[in-house]
Amino acid sequence: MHPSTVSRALSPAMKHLVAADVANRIQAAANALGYRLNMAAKGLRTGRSGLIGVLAPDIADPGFPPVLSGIADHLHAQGYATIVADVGSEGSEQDLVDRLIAHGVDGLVLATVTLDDAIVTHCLDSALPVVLVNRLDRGARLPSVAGDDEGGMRLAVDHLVALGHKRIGHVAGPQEISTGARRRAGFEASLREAGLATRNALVETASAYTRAAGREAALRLLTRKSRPTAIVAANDLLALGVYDALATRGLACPDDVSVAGHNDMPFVDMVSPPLTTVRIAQRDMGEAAARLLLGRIANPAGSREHLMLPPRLIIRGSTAAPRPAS
Amino acid sequence: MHPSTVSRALSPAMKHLVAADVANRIQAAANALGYRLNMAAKGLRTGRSGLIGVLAPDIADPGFPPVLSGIADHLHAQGYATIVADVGSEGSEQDLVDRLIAHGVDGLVLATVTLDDAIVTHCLDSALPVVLVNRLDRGARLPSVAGDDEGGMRLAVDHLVALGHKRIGHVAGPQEISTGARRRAGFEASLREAGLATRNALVETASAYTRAAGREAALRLLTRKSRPTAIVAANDLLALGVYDALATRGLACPDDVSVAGHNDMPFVDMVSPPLTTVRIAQRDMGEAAARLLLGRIANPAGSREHLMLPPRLIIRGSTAAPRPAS
DNA sequence: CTGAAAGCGCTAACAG
DNA sequence: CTGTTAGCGCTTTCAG
Repeated sequence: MHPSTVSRALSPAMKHLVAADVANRIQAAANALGYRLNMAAKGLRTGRSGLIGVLAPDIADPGFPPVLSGIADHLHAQGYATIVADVGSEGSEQDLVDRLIAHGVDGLVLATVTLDDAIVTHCLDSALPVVLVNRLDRGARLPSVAGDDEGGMRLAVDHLVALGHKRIGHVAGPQEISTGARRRAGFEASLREAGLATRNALVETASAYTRAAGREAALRLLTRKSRPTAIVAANDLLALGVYDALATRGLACPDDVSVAGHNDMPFVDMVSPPLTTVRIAQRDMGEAAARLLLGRIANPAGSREHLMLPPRLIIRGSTAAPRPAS
Repeated sequence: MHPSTVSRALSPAMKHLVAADVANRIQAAANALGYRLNMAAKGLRTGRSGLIGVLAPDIADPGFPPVLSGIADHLHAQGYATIVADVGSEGSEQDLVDRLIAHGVDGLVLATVTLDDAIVTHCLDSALPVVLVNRLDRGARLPSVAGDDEGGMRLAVDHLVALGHKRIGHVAGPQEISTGARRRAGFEASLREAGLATRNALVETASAYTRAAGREAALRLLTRKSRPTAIVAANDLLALGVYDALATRGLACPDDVSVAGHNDMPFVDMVSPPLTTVRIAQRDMGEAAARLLLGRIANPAGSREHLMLPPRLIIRGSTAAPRPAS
């Protein structure tokens, strides 16, 4: 049998160029022999590898897997395979991207960028379709899917205000990351609107999105002369660190201090007390990012979209009215 | 410049065949132009893609990310990229493997196999280097890295026996998965050795490793005429389901019933009460699997190794001595 | 030590 | 509708 005919018969797009019975016989033979297209050879010829690269901040961070799952499932359904690269281990982000490009990826999902990340320019230069997920770059130069960070903080702050809290503190995330900066901005705007803004804002910044860093920042917050009656953390990991800080200070949650988190990551409903938090639909976020990327691949000149997913407040046991005596 | 010379200069293995100054000039030029090898073309020629496939049961399952992280980091350090495929979504496992093979993967890590999985034969037939991680196949036909499931259960049961428990129940995992079957076997052997085996064993099997299935199984266990004073679950997710079941029955942990889990997945130290569990070093497991796979790739005829990682008991607040009255 | 030539498996452009 | 031809970017004999 002749190679081109086989190629045509096996390609859905070119199948119409081949006699139906011949096509069927080829299909049958292919199945019988367990024949599989060599994607590398195909890619070499067509310039499309069927591979998508995903850069993750840390696969083991409990917030990321749902996003990855959303990305991978959607891409997989469209016939793509995903290469995941974890930035955690040493080696520059640039290098990772270059390695991915060397493997011929048709597009990239970046879940790692900082606000002024050099990688953005690098990607723009490479002319590769790229979308950002969860985190944004300052200039909005790349298409993105993220949660409404400011709106989410408003939800949390308004909830605490409604409970009667007047001294509300914030454990902010790293300010070089959009989620950290935007959630802090949202926190401050909400306080201002509630008429609760003060000269020395009750804000402490954590150096990383980790439980340990959250504990440190919360400890600083708790030594302020006017101690907050409620703390809203920039994410759930930080909020768990706040729990740790309260424990070491002998303070009870929510009796002494209410705590709210952000993300509704898995199992925060099982901690004690169950964490009040702002849910963002992480799986949907991943799926939307995949969809956006596929759109860019199909039409690289298309408009640069920025999707924002609506947050939702999940009230649990870690927030309550402040003590009357307080 | 001449392609072959460039190829030689850029390949560490062939560099010695080229004049040092020429090699350096080529390196410099390559860096300046931002030249990157096309892995697809290289793979086509050499038969090695630099890609490794990883089959995951469910990326979003909190137990898996640490394993994946261990695998990916180690492989990455050796110059490989990892394609992860999630079996969760529809589409047969065979199909996934075939797709991975179509992409030319140099090896496969399977974290999904059941005891009598057809995929094992399929992989054996394909002559592709494959290693199993966490779960084993019945015939031990593929090399593997897993925890010592029986030893882990012994640790948990002995701990409860030492506390004075006499009626110890088990929420078993799915019996078609090695972890489910072997942990159950370990549980029963340990009870027998402690002289606590009874006619109708206090064992209920969960249909899946989920919190909901754990709850159902625990509920069945709690309606037995002689209710257990302690329950050891086949994994932490199941143990959280046991917590749910106790809550719906109005029973307190550990006052009424002690609970032990397995795996020490992230944040089980934060639930209430903090879960006593058996820790398995999941990151190490992933790393060992990667190392084993690399060994198979280098020497496919090498001996079929089966690594077993030692478990460690982590005692927290969910286990205590039984009530004297009980 | 370096150049020339062939080919990995596939597809696309061009005949027939 | 099908066969022929060429070539994607690389490596690897084989000659010089």
